[in-house]
Amino acid sequence: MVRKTKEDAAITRQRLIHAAREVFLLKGVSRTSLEQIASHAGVTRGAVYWHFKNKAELFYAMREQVFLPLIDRMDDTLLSEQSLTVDSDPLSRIEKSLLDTIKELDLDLATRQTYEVMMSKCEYVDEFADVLQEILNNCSGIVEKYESAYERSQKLGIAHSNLSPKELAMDTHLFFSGLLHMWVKDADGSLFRNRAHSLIQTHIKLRRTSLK
Amino acid sequence: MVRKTKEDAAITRQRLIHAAREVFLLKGVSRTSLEQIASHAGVTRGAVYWHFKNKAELFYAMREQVFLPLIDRMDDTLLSEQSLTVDSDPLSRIEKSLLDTIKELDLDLATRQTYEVMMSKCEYVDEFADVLQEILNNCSGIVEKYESAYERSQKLGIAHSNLSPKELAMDTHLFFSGLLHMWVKDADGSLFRNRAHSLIQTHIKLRRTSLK
DNA sequence: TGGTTTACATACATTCATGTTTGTATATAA
DNA sequence: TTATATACAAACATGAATGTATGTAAACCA
Repeated sequence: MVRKTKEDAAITRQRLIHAAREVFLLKGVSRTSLEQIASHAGVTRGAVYWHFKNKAELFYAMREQVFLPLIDRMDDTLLSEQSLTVDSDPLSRIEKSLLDTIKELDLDLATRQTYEVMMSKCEYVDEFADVLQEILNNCSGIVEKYESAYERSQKLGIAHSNLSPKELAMDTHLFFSGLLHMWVKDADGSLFRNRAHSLIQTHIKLRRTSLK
Repeated sequence: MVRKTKEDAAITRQRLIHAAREVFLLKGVSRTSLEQIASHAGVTRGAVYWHFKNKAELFYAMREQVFLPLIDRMDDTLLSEQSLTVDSDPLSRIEKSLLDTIKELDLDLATRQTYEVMMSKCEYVDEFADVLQEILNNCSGIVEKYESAYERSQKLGIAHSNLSPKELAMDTHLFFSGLLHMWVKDADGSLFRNRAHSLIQTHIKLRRTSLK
């Protein structure tokens, strides 16, 4: 039996992405051969080359599967018109967006593995260099959203008004970016993973005029 | 002419590290062959294998040449007994330590390139995985120093006292860690590199009771 | 001043990943 | 029902990197 139905093929494709993620995590992207990925998915390299042009395209497929939904969710939390919870002041919105991302990492293995691959098992050169630009672009988008949230917070008087919203926004993004990097590096979780919740709350508290 | 004097050999070794750094930056660590490094340094692979066991050892040599002095300098700024400048309150100490690191990146090409290699042109698996643990260890050390500085700041009344020094310290470290990551990724410098100074100042201002 | 190391260069053997090409059974469309 | 496109497997050809082994001229030491 060789030829599969369309759904079977879609499953094979998904299994390849799944396998790629796991082997990437273990061996690093560049040391992972397409043969390893194929056999880990229970197929041969023929299947890989059928579904993807090469390793880079497989990598991008893996990345997008996690990052596109994630960015959407962040946007939702930060921008949605109707208030999501009782306390939906702008600062709480930012806090919730950060906490949600951490929660997603805690709950979803694929997301966690993808982050880890992206942050310490990949070299951003040649065909992979584009990712750096995408990261920067995404950065700008997120910072803008934080910024407008901080502006509103200052107008509402719940955040200190003597610092520029733009820089507050960048400070938040840099904090969170650093947290994610450490989150995946933190082997036993004692340093950062277990404290992530509290660290986010502290970060936001620092900005509140009430300071609590 | 084959055999060189001891000093010549030391020069060759240094040239190899220099060459490795540049090719790593361009091609990524794993895609860089020892042949490329050797020829870029004007020697053959024989020289590489004479001075280093393999690529990993060369990588670690490159890393240590930049990171050991850098850690020392940070410690000096944060801990030195005598006050370095007129305003050497603990918060200014932290600020200076961060600013100095950024200045070093601005001034020294080797440091800059090494950081960039370490943060986006290297896969931390197998022989390179040890670096992750070293990073975590170094992390703990730095955070402890920030922490005691924040403690002193709170006792002096120059920093808000309602947040734990430990978490303030971690917030600072995560901020700076994120900044360094973005610093190297920021292609044209418009997003983060040019603002680094101001971002650091803002980060510290947030902590001051005077808030300015 | 001769023997021994040193600091490499050169040659060799092996392994392994990649991309492409070809083969093939079957789903699917006409 | 048959022709064609699909979803792979299998075979092939190529290239490149690694580690080691060997060669060697000059520095260094006794």
